[in-house]
This record gives sequence, structure tokens and C-alpha cells, in this order.
Amino acid sequence: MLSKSCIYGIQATIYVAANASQEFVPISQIASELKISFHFLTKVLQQLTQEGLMNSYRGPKGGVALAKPSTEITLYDLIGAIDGTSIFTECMLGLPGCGIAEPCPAHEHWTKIRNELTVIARRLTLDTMAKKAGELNVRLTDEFRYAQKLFPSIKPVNGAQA
Amino acid sequence: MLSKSCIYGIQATIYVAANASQEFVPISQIASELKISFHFLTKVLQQLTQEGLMNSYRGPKGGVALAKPSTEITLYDLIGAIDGTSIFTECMLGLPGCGIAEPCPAHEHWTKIRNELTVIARRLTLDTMAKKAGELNVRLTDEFRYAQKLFPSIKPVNGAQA
DNA sequence: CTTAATTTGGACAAAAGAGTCTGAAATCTG
DNA sequence: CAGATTTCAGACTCTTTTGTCCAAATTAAG
Ligand code: FES
Ligand code: FES
Repeated sequence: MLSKSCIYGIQATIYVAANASQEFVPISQIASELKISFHFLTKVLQQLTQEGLMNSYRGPKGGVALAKPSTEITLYDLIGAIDGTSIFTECMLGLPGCGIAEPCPAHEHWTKIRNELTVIARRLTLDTMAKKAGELNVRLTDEFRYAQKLFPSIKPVNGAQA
Repeated sequence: MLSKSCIYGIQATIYVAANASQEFVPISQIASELKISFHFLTKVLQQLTQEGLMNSYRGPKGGVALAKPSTEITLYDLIGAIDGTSIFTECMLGLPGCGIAEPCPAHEHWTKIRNELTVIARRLTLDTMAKKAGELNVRLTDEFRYAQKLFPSIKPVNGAQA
């Protein structure tokens, strides 16, 4: 569904939103905590910066920060900035100009799903996701649980690693 | 969302389902009518054959045919056979083992969408889509309209080409 | 002013997806 | 049997995505 770039972008922005204490968060910190390739993540976040969703600052004490309050950035914005909005508008069969005038055989059903996805993505804010990420057992990546970072004594529910 | 292979497979099977008159439909016929690369489509349909959704027959008068009645093949079957069922089960962020035990911050909302997608894909049969494909102005590919093939005098609603 | 930390911007490599081609095997027709 | 038609199987190329790396520009701190 989503590209790797997009997934990394979402995870990173949630991480930044949850670190409201830091003014600018260095990309190296995000990358090492979330176990994402630093150089690759750098490109993704540069794109979010160019799209106006983040601010960046160079030099010591530099890093990236949200350009707007986390309540005003939605999942739709993030996906749109990285993968583009075609998911929310395109034909399931990839035909150009999806519409009732020239529908494909799945149009009626696909648009229903697509519209619900759009509504949910527009409603779901970074703030909501960051709060959720702070709950117990919620994970941002396969490795990273925010609750575990705050309270290292907490063990995950299915204790794979000791 | 869907790979090109999957889209071609869906278009081709709808085409075959709509051609109920022919016993076996040659892949070359499907490819030329739907303007899909013959060799590429061949591979896709081979996969559907191996998955048990289609039968094939070599030699003159050969081709491919549905292995089951078109009322018993669903969009879910087609997608599952080509792209796999991960769309219907995987985490939006690609995390392994999507579940309420270790959710990601979007789990709750994504599973809602995903479940509706699954229900619709399981309900939508080839028969339904083939019937829809026969309606006026419904297109199977950018180029191919079934109604136009049956009644060449009919012009598309937004007459791009003369 | 010098050094270290950081983003920026691009080049480059590896992997996966999409598409092309060729030859072999099966099957019908005459 | 001979020849034509068709699927089957695999090698190969091209493009996009993913990932790695390095040098230049910016800024804070001593
Ligand atoms: S035309 Fe295919 S989904 Fe609208
Ligand atoms: S864990 Fe991410 S959608 Fe379920």
C-alpha cells in the first residue's frame, strides 16, 4: 500500500511529535532509535521539509521539527507529501480519469473503500497517533516502543527478547 | 495498491468471463483486445492456472478458461493468487504480526478499512464484474469497452476519439 | 577563527517490478 | 507424419524503488 519512504516518514514524524520537549530533533537520533537507515531517512525528511510539513535547522542543536502543531498535520498530509494523493483518487485498475462517466467494473465498490480511507486519513492527526504511540505495547517500528523508552522496566507483552 | 500483474490478471479474467461463448480463449486474443503485452500476460495467466483459478489447453483451439463458474471466483481470489493476501492482513506500516497485542498507532483505523476491503473483495465475483463490464460506458482498460465491441455504432460518452 | 555537528544535494549500487524474447512441449488439422 | 497453433519455462533487459556513500553548505560553541 504505502512505499517504504512513506512508512519511514510517518514513523519519523510521529517520533518527532512525541518528542515535544526537544526543539529540533537530529535525524541521526530518529534514525538510530527507529533503526532506519540514516541517509535514506534524511531524504524522506528533506522531502517533508520541501513540502512544508517540517522545518529543518543545520549545525549543532539542529535537526528537524514539525512546521505546524501536531493537531494540524494529518495522515493524509504525510501520505500526500511523500507518495502523492493518487491512492485517494485513482482507479483500482489504474485507469486514467476514474469517475462515474467511464467506470471500471469495480468502480462502485472501490470508491466506497477509497472514500472511507480518505475520511479516516484526513481525520487522523499526528497528535492522535503520537498519543497512541505512548500507550503500553504500542510500537512505532518492529523494534521501538515508546512506553519502553520512557519506562525501561516495562516488558513487552509477548516477551520475545529477555 | 495492486501490481500491474494483478491488474492485468483481473482485466483478463473479466474478459474471459464475459466471453462465455468460447470454450478456450487464446491469450493472444485477450492481449490484443485489451492491449496488454502478450508475453507478460502469459506469465500472469500461467500463475492463475497454477493457482487453480484457470484451466489452460495447448495447441490449436487452445487457450485459457475459468476453472470454476464465474459466480464462484471472487476479486479476493484473484488478488490473493497474484499479489498475495498480505493486503488483507498486513499492518499499514508494514510491521510484522499486525494485531491488537502490539498495535501500531494507526492499527485501529487501518484494520477497519482493511476489513471492509476484505468483505467487499470476497463478495465481488467475476460474474458481477463481467456483467458490469457489459454495461454502456464501462471500460475494462483505457481502450477497451465491451459494449462498444458488441455494438460498434455506440460512441463513448466523452468522445475523445472520433 | 577553528572545530564539530548538522542538513543539503547529488552520485552511485542493489533489489524488485515490469516488460521482451526465444525455444521447447503439447495439440489440432490435413 | 508434417506443419501450424498454442501454452510453458526460462533467460534477459529496462525501469523504479530502496539503500549507501561522500562532499559542500550552514551553524553553534569554544
Ligand atoms: S474507474 Fe476504476 S475505480 Fe473508478
Ligand atoms: S499493527 Fe499496524 S495496522 Fe495493525
